[in-house]
Amino acid sequence: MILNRRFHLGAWGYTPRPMSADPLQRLCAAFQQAIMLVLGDSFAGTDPVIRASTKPEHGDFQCNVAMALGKRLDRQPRDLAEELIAAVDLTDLALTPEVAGPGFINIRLNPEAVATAIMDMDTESLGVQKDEAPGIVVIDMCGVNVSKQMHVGHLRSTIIGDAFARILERLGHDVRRENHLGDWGLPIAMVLHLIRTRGIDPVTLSLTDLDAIYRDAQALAKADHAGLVAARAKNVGPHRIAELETQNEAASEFRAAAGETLVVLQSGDSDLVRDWKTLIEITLDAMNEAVELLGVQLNPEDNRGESFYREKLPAVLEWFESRSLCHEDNGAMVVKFPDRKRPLLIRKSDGGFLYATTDLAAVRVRSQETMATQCIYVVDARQRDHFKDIFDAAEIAGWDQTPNGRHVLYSHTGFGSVLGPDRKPLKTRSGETVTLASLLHEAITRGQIEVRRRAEDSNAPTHGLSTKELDTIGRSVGIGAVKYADLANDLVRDYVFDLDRMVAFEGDTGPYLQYAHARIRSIVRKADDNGSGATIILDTPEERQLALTILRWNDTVHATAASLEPHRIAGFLRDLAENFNRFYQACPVIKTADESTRRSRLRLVDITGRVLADGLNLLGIDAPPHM
RNA sequence: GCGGGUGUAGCUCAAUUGGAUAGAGCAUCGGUCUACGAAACCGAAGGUUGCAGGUUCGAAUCCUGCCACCCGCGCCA
Repeated sequence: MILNRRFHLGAWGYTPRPMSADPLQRLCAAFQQAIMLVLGDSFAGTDPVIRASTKPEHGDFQCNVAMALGKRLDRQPRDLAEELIAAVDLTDLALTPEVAGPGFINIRLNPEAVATAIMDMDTESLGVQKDEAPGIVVIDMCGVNVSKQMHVGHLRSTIIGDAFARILERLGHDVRRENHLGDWGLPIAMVLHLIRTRGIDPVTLSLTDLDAIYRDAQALAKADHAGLVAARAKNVGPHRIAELETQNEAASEFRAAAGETLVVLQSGDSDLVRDWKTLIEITLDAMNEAVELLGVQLNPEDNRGESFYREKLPAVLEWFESRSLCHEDNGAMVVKFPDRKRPLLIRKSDGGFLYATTDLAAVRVRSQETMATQCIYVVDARQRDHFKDIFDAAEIAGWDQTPNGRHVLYSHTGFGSVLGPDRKPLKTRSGETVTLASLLHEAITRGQIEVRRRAEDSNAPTHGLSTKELDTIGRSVGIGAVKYADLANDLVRDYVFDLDRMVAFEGDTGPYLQYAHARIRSIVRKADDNGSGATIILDTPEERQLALTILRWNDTVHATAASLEPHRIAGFLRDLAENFNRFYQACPVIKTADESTRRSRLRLVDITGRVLADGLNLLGIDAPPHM
């Protein structure tokens, strides 16, 4: 199951489609044509390796294909580059390219071509093309467990999943968000059992109470086998051993009783089912609060818990068993893989099912009934091995294809852990739980304080707004800061949870982007003109650089969707805001006397603002018009 | 022990997936507003990309071997 981390530009040249405005695509097509002219048709489909230049003095784009081809054909790369330049048709698009270094082809676009490309993408879609073969995408996100408090780990799964959903929807896919709720199994039964024995009415409980009961239940069920063995070996004395034996006995009794509760629940006992549903409601109420604060699009119908798959488990086993895809091993049923020792258990020796069985049932429903062509699991990185096993087992079972024959792409975007200041995973135990809701409230409060403070300045554009308006902005700023801090770096990495840095408002932050956007809206508002229909003229380096950055938007969205790395969009937006700020510093807009320059800049500014807002929206971050 | 991940400036992170002189932000120092919004901009300083080899025109990126930290590894979810 190889994740397609690369966005293949090469495919574009051969699909007949309307000529794209995107200079990158036009360059790719032109150089592919040139490669065929110089080297023959057998080189059709060669990726011309066109990249945006890292340094402006090298031009706008570079083509790096000559070095690779030179090596393959045992030819001088520079000679090959010269031949490609002679063959390539860049009429109306670029100046004659130049060869540099070992065989780089440096390309500088015509100023008119850049301006035209910008004007062409001035549409509702902002130049972002839909995927050619859209499909149904299931995103497994959030992953709340019933009776457990949401903590910062859920923040990641929720906002990363939400970003994927927004991005893939933008490209035309039918996205189904799924909150794979942990609402079944022994842990839940233990909580129910403990509530019963303590004589508590679940309706009276808050999630905080429930979370405490959950931890109590976990502790009660935990038998210290290792401790007992060690104690016996060391001969620590009869009292200690007896104590441990009692503890172990109590633990197994507790588990047994919880197991019975599970059986009763499973049989549909109305009282128990009512209590179970109450626990789910309490959990979901708290979750909805956090989801609402985050502005994440996750609706009640997106909750599909493990209990949903529960009666589908025997059929999963049956599928594997009847096709001899699993074997019995020490009484358990396991799926084996040719390339590794570790098997996947899908049935316990006592006949019970496991976590993996539920995941396989979900895979089956998603691929065979929902007909998803892509399933994304936004679950933390510790479950890498688990999902590798699940995906490989799915392939063995034949669930890597939908019933109508489309390939199903499974990917696990295992994100890193959120660590505490001690660099240890920030976990919910040890009493000092940082709940997600408290973190979000804190972020919002800080955002609101900051916005109010700045509004006191009589020169501030927010001066005079009502407290209510200011607080709405403050909320967007606080939440935007938290989301950006998370989404702006590569998600495989662990990160240290630092609220001060997360809700910083200066430098490389969410509010930096929001601020650039607010400035843009302010310009357009003051001019009372968005430059609509104006001819764009790119005379200054700042205007040109800003325009070239804007043109990367389509490619950035597609590359992000293909790699499932939201930080690419974050990085693009930072570049865009930076280039806008430089432009803003150097190029007056409203104050410009020349009417055509003024309107050209207004249009450029307006497009910049819309791309910025579009990108922020794909990351789930608000773009307030004032702040 | 086996498998996986990470290692880049004092700190937090990038690097368009093998491209040109490794870039940002914090923090430090120094400049820009009687304001198209200073939540900004410009500049200075800061690097043996964990270590050692190898592959080639070219390596933070690929290969080999070490080191450090983290995670996972049959009947929990």
